[in-house]
Amino acid sequence: MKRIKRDFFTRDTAEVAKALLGSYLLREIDGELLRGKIVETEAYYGRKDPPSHASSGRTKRSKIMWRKPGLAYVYLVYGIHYMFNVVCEPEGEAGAVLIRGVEPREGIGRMSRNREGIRQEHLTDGPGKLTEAFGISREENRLDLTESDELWLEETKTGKPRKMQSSGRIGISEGKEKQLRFFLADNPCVSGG
DNA sequence: CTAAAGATGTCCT
DNA sequence: GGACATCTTTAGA
Repeated sequence: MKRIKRDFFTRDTAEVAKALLGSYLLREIDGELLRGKIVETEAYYGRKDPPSHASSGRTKRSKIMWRKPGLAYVYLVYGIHYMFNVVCEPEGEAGAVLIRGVEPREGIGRMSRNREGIRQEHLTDGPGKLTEAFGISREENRLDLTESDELWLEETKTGKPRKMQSSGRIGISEGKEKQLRFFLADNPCVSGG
């Protein structure tokens, strides 16, 4: 198990989205370690991808999508839920992978406390759920995941997971036909389960 | 300045 | 299957 370096994110966004399946999301809060296996992701591109925040060019919020690969992009939707993304593509190109589902592996007690009253099987099976469980909010926006000791990603030496499937992205109005959502088949921590 | 929509989740019927 | 919470960002007047 080792931290994922910047090179990993310096390539096509959908490739990163696929490669992240089976990798791990790590979080340290108050000396406690949280770990989750990534089981669902989505790719968002730049100018030519209508549902992407980068589709209308660099704005105050979206400009981070053109910055260094490996940075965290966290934003609020519906005034309630934080979405956690990783910036991809070489610097100057826009792209980000949304993490939509993880499987709790370590620090489950802490995740439960962060999501009071929620059953264990629904702790992290959705993009807004996992940010709450992992304590990710706007303070983590722009964090460098290749250097941070509070939030980072790790990969195993074993090969890619075999049971990957793809589909259209969820919760968007345009561009639904593009197959840019990736998930591990039959995993209970994929959203919508 | 104003307004509308949003990469969702939960609870209710 | 549907209502509704809640607030930031962005586009347009």
